[in-house]
Amino acid sequence: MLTLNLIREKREFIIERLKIKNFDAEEIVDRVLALDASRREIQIKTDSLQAEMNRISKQIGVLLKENRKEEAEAAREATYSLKDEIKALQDKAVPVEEELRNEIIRLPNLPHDLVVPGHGAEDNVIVRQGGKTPELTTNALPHWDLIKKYDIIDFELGIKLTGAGFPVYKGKGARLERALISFFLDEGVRAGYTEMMPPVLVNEDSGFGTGQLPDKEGQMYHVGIDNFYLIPTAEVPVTNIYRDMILGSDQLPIKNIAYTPCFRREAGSWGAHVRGLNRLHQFDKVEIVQITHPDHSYESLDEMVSHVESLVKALEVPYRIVRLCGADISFTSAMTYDFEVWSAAQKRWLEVSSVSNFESFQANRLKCRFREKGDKQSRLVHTLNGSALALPRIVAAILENNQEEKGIKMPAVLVPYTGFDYIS
RNA sequence: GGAGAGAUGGCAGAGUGGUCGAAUGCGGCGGUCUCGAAAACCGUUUUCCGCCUAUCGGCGGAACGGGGGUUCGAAUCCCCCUCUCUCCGCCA
Repeated sequence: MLTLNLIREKREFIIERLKIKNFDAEEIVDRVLALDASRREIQIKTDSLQAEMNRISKQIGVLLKENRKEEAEAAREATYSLKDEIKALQDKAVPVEEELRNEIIRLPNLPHDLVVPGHGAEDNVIVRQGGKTPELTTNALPHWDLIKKYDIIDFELGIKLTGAGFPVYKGKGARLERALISFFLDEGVRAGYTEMMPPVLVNEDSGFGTGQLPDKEGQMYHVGIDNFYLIPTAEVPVTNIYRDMILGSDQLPIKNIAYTPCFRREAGSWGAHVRGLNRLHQFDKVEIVQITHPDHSYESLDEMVSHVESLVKALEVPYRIVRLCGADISFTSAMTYDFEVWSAAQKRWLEVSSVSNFESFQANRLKCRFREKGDKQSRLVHTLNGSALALPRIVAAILENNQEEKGIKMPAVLVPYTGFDYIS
């Protein structure tokens, strides 16, 4: 969430900036400012009454100690009306504070300077493209046929066990999945990330910290009996590690990497393009997370983009990197790069990674700050994360792009992990 | 799941109704001493909000796991919740 200070000081700027996200902020911003003013007005009154109350209470203590009972009794009577006044003010403050908070969290993060306005995916900016598009024969199959042909991923079996969108990986399919996870983790550790294995269920506070709650509640699976949520991404637990913390500037940047299964209800998003591995309720993903000094977060973003690029290059899939326009960028993000890989049989670009800088937006919700050595004041950190990578679509691309007469050829870097060079 | 004990500052640990935001120790930071370091000594060291101030800062309010209550006054008493530990049971 945006900080109250920024809203107070930069009303016009915020309204202008959020237009890039096609968000009309004027009404909310003005309501925030009005609520903030009345909150302060109430506090000024309450604080002075409270100060008076504290003064009298202390005095009563002293009088009783000196055995001046009557004076103490007189003082006590004087507090009664004060007490009522304070109570009335406090009752007045509660809904104001609640509403203020509810309004602030409705404001999206401000997009970075480089983010262009737009209406949809067609306005995203392609910043780089790489890899060679394979020449497939005319009888090339989409991955949903290939997985049946080689019996490596079983959707029907998943339906039996759970439901649609929960596939069972079998044999070389399971091995390929495990190989990719290991490869991604190893590459991340080599790039200086610390491997983490977080819980895949989180509490409400964690859901709020990274911005999934309260709005995207319907997108997460909820375990009602314990009030836990299944994580939609490792971003949630791995970023929330730093909730309610004041870090030393010498600890920054923090770089963590985690593999977790991810769970998404994907309510209302099923359609023509979601066959096979294109969209699942449970999938595997390796996520990188950085907690950085605010002055260096864009260097970290670039570094993360390069890291993800090195992965798609190593896997020898055609890819492109797009910088999302205002319409496509998420509520919480200031700048996002999407990685898309070319899936040759579907003849489509598939998103396999999304790398974002949230600046201080999540940090403010998380209350994650840092202090420069010698400074009295703490400042909010910047948080970033990115997929490195999400598995299903990269698997789809590998299967489709690498299909040959004798089977599916594994990218060379994976062979030490899979133990085979063809799925046949 | 049952029974009991507990949750206090970065950590350890006192405090059971009144000048307690909190003793003491450790750690951290600054200084004295030293060529430098250690030791010793001195000082300093929670966070959030508001008001005043160009700034340094000053003043006020709140916070002792979370929420509610009793009281002129709550770390301290009462209720609910969460978590931790010990014992028993169960168990990958």
